[in-house]
Amino acid sequence: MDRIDRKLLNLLQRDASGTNLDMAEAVGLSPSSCLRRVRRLRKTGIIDRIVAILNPARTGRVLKAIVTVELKLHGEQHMRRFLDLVTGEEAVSQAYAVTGETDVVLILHLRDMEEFDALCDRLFRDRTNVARFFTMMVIRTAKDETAIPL
Amino acid sequence: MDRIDRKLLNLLQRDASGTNLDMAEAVGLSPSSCLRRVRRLRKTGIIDRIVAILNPARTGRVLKAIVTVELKLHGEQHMRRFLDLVTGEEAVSQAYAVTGETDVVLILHLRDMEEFDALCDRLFRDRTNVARFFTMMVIRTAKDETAIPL
DNA sequence: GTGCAGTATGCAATAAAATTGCATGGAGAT
DNA sequence: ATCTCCATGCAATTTTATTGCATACTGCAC
Repeated sequence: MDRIDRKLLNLLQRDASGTNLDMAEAVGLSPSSCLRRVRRLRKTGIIDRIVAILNPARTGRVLKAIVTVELKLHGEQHMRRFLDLVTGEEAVSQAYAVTGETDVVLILHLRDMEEFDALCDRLFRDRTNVARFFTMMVIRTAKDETAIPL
Repeated sequence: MDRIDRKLLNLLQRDASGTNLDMAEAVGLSPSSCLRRVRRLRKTGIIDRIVAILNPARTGRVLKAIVTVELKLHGEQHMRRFLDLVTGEEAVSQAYAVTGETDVVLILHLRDMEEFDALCDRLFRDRTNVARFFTMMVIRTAKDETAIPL
């Protein structure tokens, strides 16, 4: 993990659509060396995957919401059951068990309020374990970064 | 935007490292047609970008935190100033202005608590506009998905 | 300093993939 | 039915990825 690896990772985190030739030139290596480094970074798991990031608004998911959830029962099995439940929902893009006043934080990508309503029914009102939940609708996304600084 | 485009987008959201030939076969098109579709999806902005997703733990950012922030002054210029401030911080991966009890929600990727401490100093205690903030440390990440369902 | 082992590098040949022009075929409009 | 527009597949061409191999480098023991 030297300077060149970091440079490669930074490039790939911003744009992984270029050719290996371009990248080799960008970091000052031959194409073969560059390729071998990238392969190593992938094999060792530092690079988890290479994916397309879609524009959420262009996919019809125009609403984002952040929801904090307080559970009634806090045992490990109850927590896991609830997390399994939310994880199965496609509108839930992130789900975290957290410290603090609440137990779980969700980030939702929604088509409309109707979808939110239906989701709340499934997650929070059914026979589940939810004491309270607070919804924060996202007004403005100031930053939404997939890259992790090195 | 037909069935094949959706199939392509789903594939690319999971793994954009394969060759165009593979994808063409996966969706049942010739390589040239497949390539033209993917280019169109990129050009029209449905595909925002193609990036490498790193394993956060492997990069040394082993802690995640979610922070809710209440501002003292809620005017547009104050909100914008605060959002500009947090956006400039590399540990802040997501920043949202939201409805509800709080004004801003941040998601942080941290190396250690020392970094968190320093960040709090810069964002919340300086001459800024913060009334209160609540920190939720992430205990477990149940879901962290870049793909948006179509 | 010297020698060694393990690793990274560049080069060049080869294999694979991307890209393009072009002719064909299909869907919808008139 | 005919026309237009756009997507498709094919095949030729260009570009890129991949591999073997010889060399250079790095860290380390002596």
